[in-house]
Amino acid sequence: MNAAKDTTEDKILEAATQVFVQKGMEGARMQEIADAAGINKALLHYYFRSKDKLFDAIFSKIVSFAFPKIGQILQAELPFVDKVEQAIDTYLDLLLKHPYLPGFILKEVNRDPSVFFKLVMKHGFKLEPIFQVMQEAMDRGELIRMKPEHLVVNVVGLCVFPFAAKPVISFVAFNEDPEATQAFFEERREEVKQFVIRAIQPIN
Amino acid sequence: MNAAKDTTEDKILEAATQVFVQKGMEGARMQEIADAAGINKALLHYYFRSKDKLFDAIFSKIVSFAFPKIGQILQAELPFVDKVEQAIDTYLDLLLKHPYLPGFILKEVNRDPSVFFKLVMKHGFKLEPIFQVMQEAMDRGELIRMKPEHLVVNVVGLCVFPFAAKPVISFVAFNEDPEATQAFFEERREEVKQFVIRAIQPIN
DNA sequence: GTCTATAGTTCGATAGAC
DNA sequence: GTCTATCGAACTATAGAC
Repeated sequence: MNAAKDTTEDKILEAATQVFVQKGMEGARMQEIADAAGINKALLHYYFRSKDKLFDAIFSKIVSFAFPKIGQILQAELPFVDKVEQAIDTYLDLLLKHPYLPGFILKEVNRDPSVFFKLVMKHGFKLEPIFQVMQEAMDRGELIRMKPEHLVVNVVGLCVFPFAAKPVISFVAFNEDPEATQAFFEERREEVKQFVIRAIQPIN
Repeated sequence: MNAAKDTTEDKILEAATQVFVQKGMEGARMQEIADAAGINKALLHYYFRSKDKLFDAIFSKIVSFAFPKIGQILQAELPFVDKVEQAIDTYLDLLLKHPYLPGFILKEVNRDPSVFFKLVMKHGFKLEPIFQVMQEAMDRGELIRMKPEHLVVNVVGLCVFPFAAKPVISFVAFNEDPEATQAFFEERREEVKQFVIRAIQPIN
């Protein structure tokens, strides 16, 4: 996620990202970030005035990274089912590479929604184009009739939830075996696609 | 959730539950809990030796409340589809009454999984009986063939995820209109049931 | 059991030398 | 720009009177 140049500012951003994502805003310590960056606390405050400002910089970077424009996939000239498969693939790729993102983002959004809201407005994320693609697919009979909001929440939930609940799943279902857990998460790529497709395909 | 007797200990437990669930272990302040209980900080330490111990008491209560034995529903003599509907109904009832639980539990489980693990072992939650019911339904042809782990994760995710992501959904999809958001969450009872049933019913 | 007062720590932030 | 040293606020925990 980080193009790691060697300037001090970049080292700080990289270290802060790692610590904030793992511990959250409240759990992270400026000292730990300084250690991870190989510098001292005073220098953190020299580059970013406060812990809040440093966190905002990292959170902004992560949100714009994790909310990419799936819209583009959905605009392509493909059967709707194929678009859904591509969207799920794209998201699960990203999540398998960055499994901590769901837990981190959900935690911070519940702690202080306003920070997230400002970012959404700044970047102009909109659901309407996605809803419209779904509506057209329904009109063409490629998709069962349902509220687009529910379909989006269902698909995102099926992709994202297991990562947010990873410790629970690993312990309860796989006795904390890391390999079995990892295999399960990789299986979900096919599992989620097939589950969603069965749920949304009209019966001929 | 609390049988509110009037003893000081009960007032503490009630106040601590409210503050911990809303702010989390790291965000909660002993002073705030004391204020909410109408007492002072010293008395918190008199009843519970430390913030950690107080938190453990609350977390234990909440986990055993939120992980009820759905096993019983699944053991009943009903078609598998009906069992699934009942299980979803039961869980969404609980979540609609206690919408903060998913965010709280996910946050704390990611912060310190070991506390949760001890509780699971103490209460002896097991998935095997649920898996077995699913396996039998597959053998009878009432359920499409799939790994039981995925079905459980899918159903739980569809129920739980929207609550953990409520601020995001409310803002992005409903412009923070509380009534529209509430209506959406109530619709999910039927939505989730139909979505799951379509996804798991064998094609005749 | 309940209170006031305060000790003891942790941590974000800043002063000031180099 | 980078460091050491330290301040000051916030917070958990305890001492001791009633």
